[in-house]
Amino acid sequence: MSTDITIYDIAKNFNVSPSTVSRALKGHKSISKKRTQEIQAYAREKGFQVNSVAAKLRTQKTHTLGVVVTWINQPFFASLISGIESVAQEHGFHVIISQTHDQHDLEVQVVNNLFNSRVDGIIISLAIETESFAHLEQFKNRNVPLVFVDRVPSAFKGDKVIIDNFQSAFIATEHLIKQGYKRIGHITATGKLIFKQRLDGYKAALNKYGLDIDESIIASAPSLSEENSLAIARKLLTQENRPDAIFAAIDSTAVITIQLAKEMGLNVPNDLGVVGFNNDPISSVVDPQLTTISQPPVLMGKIAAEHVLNNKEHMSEVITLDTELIVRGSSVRLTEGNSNGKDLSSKQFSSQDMGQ
Amino acid sequence: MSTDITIYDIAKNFNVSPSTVSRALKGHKSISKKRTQEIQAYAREKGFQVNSVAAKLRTQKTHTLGVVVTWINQPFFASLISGIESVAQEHGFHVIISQTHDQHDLEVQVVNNLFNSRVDGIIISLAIETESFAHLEQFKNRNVPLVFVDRVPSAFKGDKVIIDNFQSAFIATEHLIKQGYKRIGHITATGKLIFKQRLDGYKAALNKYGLDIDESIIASAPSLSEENSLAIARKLLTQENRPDAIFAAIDSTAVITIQLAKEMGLNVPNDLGVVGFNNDPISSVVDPQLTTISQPPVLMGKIAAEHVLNNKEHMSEVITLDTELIVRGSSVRLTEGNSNGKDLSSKQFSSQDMGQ
DNA sequence: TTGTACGCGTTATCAA
DNA sequence: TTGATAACGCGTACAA
Repeated sequence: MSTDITIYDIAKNFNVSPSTVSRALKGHKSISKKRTQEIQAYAREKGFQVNSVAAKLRTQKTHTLGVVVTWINQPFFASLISGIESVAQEHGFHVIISQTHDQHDLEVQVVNNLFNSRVDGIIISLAIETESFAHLEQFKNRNVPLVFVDRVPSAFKGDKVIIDNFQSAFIATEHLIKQGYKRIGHITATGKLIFKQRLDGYKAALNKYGLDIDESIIASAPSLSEENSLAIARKLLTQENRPDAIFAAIDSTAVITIQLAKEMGLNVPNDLGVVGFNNDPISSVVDPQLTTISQPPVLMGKIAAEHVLNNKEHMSEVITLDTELIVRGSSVRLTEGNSNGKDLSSKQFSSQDMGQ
Repeated sequence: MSTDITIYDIAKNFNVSPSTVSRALKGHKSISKKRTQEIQAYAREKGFQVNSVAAKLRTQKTHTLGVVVTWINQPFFASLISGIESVAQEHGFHVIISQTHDQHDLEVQVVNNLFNSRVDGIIISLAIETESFAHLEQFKNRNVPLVFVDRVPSAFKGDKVIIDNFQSAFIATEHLIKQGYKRIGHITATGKLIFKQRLDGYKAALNKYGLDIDESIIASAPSLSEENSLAIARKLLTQENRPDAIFAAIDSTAVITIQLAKEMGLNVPNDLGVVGFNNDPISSVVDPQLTTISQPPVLMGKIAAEHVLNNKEHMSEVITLDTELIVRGSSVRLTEGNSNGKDLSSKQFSSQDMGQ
């Protein structure tokens, strides 16, 4: 059915060889001006389009980037991908995206498929921590640039674009402490390194300021789904000696916590301070607005993409991007003259400023 | 550098021909059990992976879908893509995504690139309404399935997966009318068909119930960015004879309207009713929660993908998915005994139920 | 059950 | 400045 025109057809028309056409079409300087113009005009007229599959096979370059994330429809990943795609497009690269749905076996499968498709680079946020990296090692062997983003492996060497989760969580918790909260709980997810790091940062802040670490107000679930978050928040807020503040490892959980607290008749931030993590759109919509850690997902994507595209061989690099604490109403107790947390203009403290 | 193993290497090892290896690797029944097992075992051991670029050139099938949207990091599109990717993955297809940033020339460029890459299907949400469809027609000519989603062309024949924007807007507006709002304004964007349809639905509802169409409370901007939305909302709410309700063409604008109204000391929903469109995550986070039209982006993506993959030749089909009016606090005036709009359990009315 | 031979469409090398 | 030829790696009709 396909009546696609090829360089052979064009060659025939001009009684020249296909190689001449190929060269003329890409403006090779060895072809005469006249021929080049003729051929290009004819090609345009006939609607010629190169078959890039053939070119890919011949040149062994696909000009394609593979991106692997858990879920595309999470604000953080959507923005990450958007950043990647923008940069890729500028460089004439395609972006293939794959979701792992947080399942390791799916990750292995999609990664292998990307490998077979000969992507020229791959950017990945891991599904789950694992010890098996065979599916990733093949890229190293073939010298295909591989960059980890966000959820990176601790036991695998390679380029990484990350934020300092420990330090960010430390700053978030410290903020609550300085606001006068005494009994600060934490809600997090189990089994993933970034959450472990946030937990550690939280604990370190408590330690530094001489507050007890009370495991009864630290709660976690395998995933912070809406249901799990709500269940955990309810457990924490209804227990006997409830926390007076919550640091949640992701914004959606923090928002659910705020909503539950309000429903229970608690005033946020007076009865309960809340801090989240991510600076998702919902964080500036909830009432009171949510204090949170902002990380720059679009920028992370752009940097990761730049890094893949300008790959320096044989060196691995860890790029740590700054985060910022964005202080909003959910964590600043109301005093006289400060009638309303909503209008608090956001103050920002970056992890950089903290001299880490 | 690439020391990839090919079917030739394997063939040499067993002193058989490459075709035997090719067949054995895909379990072709004409190859003896013994050979097949030997070869597969050896291939696995040596880490053989087919070069799908070569296979693509040979078979003229890329098993790749192209997806073109304006911005990946908009909740609607992120979810749409997520749905597409899930279905594609099940069918062993890759998904290449491209953003147009709402620019027609970029759309033409990325679409042409996808064409050159010989995608086996394409799903697109148009950048802007245009009369030039040359970049899309080439797919038709080559018999590549093409499905429009969300923002579809009025003047181009082809498969479309859409919602009924007119009817949905009608229902949204009618809801406000039935809640007793008398002076209902509308905020929308210019130049895109879906927004035109929503505007028309809004007007039709006013007409049906004998309310005046007052252009002074209908406002629009080329794009509903945060700044534009805020400026428009402010203009509407501060003018002399301000509306007592706003139907906004997208949720983010509705949310900004609610926030502005609260800031101005207006009570939502008592002084101002607000209805949005999309059911983005923010709509159930804002206080009071936002009444809105829910469209199913993940489902739209899945259906579009299924449709591309099971393409019936030479027929074009328009699939209209149901939407639902999700009634929340922002549009239901408080009465005694209904102390708080937030706890209103969502009532849903689908566009299907309305017998359209 | 296996092998031969060719083609997919392009680009690169070498020679003219 | 141009042409002939090979090669990228695989899949498949046809033959054996």
